[in-house]
Amino acid sequence: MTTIRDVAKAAGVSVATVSRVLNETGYVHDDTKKRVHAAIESLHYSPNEVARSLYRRKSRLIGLLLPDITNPFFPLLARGAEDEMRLQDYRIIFGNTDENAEKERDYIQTFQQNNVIGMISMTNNLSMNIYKKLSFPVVFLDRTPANLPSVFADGKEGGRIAAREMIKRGSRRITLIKGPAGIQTAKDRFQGALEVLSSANVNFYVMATSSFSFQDAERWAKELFEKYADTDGVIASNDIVATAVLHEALRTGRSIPADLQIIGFDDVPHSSLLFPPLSTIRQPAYEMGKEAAKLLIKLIENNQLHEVNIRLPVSFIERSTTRKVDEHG
Amino acid sequence: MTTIRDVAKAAGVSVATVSRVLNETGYVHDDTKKRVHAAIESLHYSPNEVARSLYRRKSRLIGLLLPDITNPFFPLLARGAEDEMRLQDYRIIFGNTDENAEKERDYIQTFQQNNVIGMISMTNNLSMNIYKKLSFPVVFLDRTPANLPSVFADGKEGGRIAAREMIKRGSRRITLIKGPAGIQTAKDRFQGALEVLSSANVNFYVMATSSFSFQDAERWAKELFEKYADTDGVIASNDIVATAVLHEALRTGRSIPADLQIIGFDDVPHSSLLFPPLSTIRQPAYEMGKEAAKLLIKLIENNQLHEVNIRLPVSFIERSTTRKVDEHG
DNA sequence: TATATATCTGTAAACGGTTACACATGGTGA
DNA sequence: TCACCATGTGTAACCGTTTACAGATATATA
Repeated sequence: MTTIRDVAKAAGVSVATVSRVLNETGYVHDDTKKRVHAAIESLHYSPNEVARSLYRRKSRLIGLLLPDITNPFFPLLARGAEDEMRLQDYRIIFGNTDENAEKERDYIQTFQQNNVIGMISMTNNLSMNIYKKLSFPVVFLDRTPANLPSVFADGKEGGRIAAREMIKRGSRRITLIKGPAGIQTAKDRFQGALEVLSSANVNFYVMATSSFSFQDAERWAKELFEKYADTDGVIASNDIVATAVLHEALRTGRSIPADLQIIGFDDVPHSSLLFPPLSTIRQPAYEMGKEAAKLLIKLIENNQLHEVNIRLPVSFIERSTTRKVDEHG
Repeated sequence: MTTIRDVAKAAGVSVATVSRVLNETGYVHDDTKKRVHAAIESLHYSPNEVARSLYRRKSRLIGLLLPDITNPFFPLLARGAEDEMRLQDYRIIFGNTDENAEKERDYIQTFQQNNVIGMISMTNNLSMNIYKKLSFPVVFLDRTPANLPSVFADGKEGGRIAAREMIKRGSRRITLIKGPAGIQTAKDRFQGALEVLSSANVNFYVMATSSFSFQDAERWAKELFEKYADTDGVIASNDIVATAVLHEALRTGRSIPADLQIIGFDDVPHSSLLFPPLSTIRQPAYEMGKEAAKLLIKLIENNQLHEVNIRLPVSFIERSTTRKVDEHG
């Protein structure tokens, strides 16, 4: 391993001078600078971030917490965050929490021990007390804890749009799938849809589910058609559940969208490749990840903890699990 | 921030003693041990990993390189690796390379600068020369560079199985989709299938593609049916392409599996939720990730660079894009 | 010419841990 | 009683950086 001392020796200067050219601080003669750069080149030197981090008490690492990278929505967010962080030369330590408080605490401790300079959390803020005494800024992504910096999509409006589109396109016995109780964004979607459904002239059922996972989605879908066999429109809590519902509907011989309309939530990558392609409420996940990263960087650089909450708009992506509006309007 | 010195003071001992109880090295009197533990408790002390890493020249971080976390196959691998690493108290720094040599180099440099203790790479070994002079062990995952530790699935056998199942189930004008040219695992699948197809009494077409992404998959699918409209069986290069093919087949009015059989590769989470559910060659992705982590840990702990190549078996997952065998056998 | 200021560089002390080494004590066997 | 060893603890050097401080020289200002 080549250190700053090797460079100093090769360039015939002290380590302080090398450090100065590295960081572009203080005065260094142009000729000296050139010699140092030459030495760096020829030795392929690059500074040890660990030593830097120790002295500065800040690394260039940021922590990223997410429930489960295996759920296709989160990689989109993570990728957005990562791409933006990379542009600013920050790197990411990540952890899957499975919405498990112990794992969450473990990772947060790791982040502290590694001098991370900030953190993006997509977890369900299980241990809010921990978050409060952190020595680095945190941005919540796809989550909306009160009074803390966050980036999220307008779930409530998404729910409203889904319900309106469903009604506009002729469904009259709508099933509204309510996602996991503990997740605020799921609640928002539900509330928004409920609001519209309640005040409209339609019948509707509410079905509660407790997870968003692939494993369980099939089960919810089966349960749905057992309980509400006559439903003619499903507003799913997310695209995974919607995918399962579409699957089960087709399996039981329903014609989509003639017999049954389906609207998902998220616009996960595979949605457009389903058949029929899934109509859904799109969250701009990649952009959300980028925004979270930008916000975090601002907080880091200003060193002041503004309360900033960025709400990004959702949009209805009309594909083919919903009917054309002129067929009924 | 509370340091080892604070603990030492609180416990009335020297930092060396605190360090000794922390690491369970050397002699420490039981009473002293208790006092130190009490001090640690009451101060909520946890050691700074950065300082440790600097002295030891080894962190507890491992680097993880993958092409794109947004592709649903990779999160499975990553999750397996992460879960195993977590058990051993290692943490992960990760980077998306997009199969781009510059990003790859950047991340590898970051890993070095942060004293990572090892690395798992799922990239297409673009810059093999870099990998050679690394100061930490590397395990390749889902990639098979010659003579380097790696964990991968038996792609060739997977290709053979896919072709055999296709033929056994009655397809006679088979289209074999060849994945990106630069990717060894894609080549293996192709070779395996080609081998069986060549020696069987069937017609087949080969269609070359240059990526595995969602964005492009639709295009490949359209191209396929334009060029080989009469094909009655598609062996796709992976599940994403298979999903697109299924979509396009359904869209163009084909009946699956009666008119056309489809076999994918990977067994990505959404495969079973497609309709009809996708028959595919399963790679044990999560287990592969775990195995890679285990292998890396072994390499780290033995400190000797065995050449170990772990090949995991693939399996045919019979779902509904293929016909039942007794219908034809 | 004297003094202030800008430029350039090096020495050494941090940062928060780990560990080599030294030293002290007490017990054991000869 | 002496030599030896196991036990217990502290001092200080070290890991690879950054930076406060000091010292040297050159240039500008009065």
